[in-house]
Amino acid sequence: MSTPGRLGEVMALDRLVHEPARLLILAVLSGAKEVEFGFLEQMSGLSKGNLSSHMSKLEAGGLIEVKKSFRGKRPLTELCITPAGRRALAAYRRQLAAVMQELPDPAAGTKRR
Amino acid sequence: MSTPGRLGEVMALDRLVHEPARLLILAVLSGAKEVEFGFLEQMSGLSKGNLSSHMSKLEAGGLIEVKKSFRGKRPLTELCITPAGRRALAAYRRQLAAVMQELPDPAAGTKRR
DNA sequence: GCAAATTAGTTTGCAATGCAAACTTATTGG
DNA sequence: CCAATAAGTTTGCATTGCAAACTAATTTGC
Repeated sequence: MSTPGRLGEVMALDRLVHEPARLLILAVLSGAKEVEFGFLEQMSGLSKGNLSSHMSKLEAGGLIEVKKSFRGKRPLTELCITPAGRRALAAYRRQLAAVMQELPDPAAGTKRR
Repeated sequence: MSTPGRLGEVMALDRLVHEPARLLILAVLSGAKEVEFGFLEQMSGLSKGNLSSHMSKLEAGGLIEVKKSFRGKRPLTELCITPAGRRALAAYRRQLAAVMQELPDPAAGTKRR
């Protein structure tokens, strides 16, 4: 038999979304029309390097769109979530929610003992 | 500046728990006193190899306890979650719940409340 | 006016990870 | 006795995430 009930959903989680750094990026993007690279860098605490590479993966997966332009004479990178990105995030959220219902109540055992 | 509000919690997720296969294992263990290796294998759909290595990591991290014995003449491996394991799982659940509150409502756009 | 520092990122190098396949070691069936 | 099964463990490898190094343009200091 395969995995049981909703718990089994955990194995189907989208690894592209599941990575904490990328989940954070997607979450921030989902709440704004467009976000600047530098803003995300501050927001996330990620180094430019890590942010850049996670950004590239999300872009490669079609979950975000990256626009490069200039502000004055300096380069400016802006990110925005795509419809596919929103769907992926929503699906991820649903799966996690399903899993969490099966997880033990966080309050249980807290005041035991 | 650090990450904002509850969203930033995502970066503090316990990677040992965050891995889907291990989360599944912990979730199953949390609902039973003791679980046999073979049962988990069926339950999770993981190969014996993967299960074995995830098991070892959880054990190394002190989140589960592994007892080896014999049933009749065959080896029998049983797993059970430790108090630390329960705490880790509860903490993980809390952090995720906090993050999910900030995530966009999956129903948004589908139907207004 | 040109060397140094800053801005805005990308690329590289590496250690750690997850997964599948191969490998034990013991037991049972023909 | 030989093959097959059971119950796991170990190995090999391709992928990852992260930090550090690098690039390239711009602005500042002297």
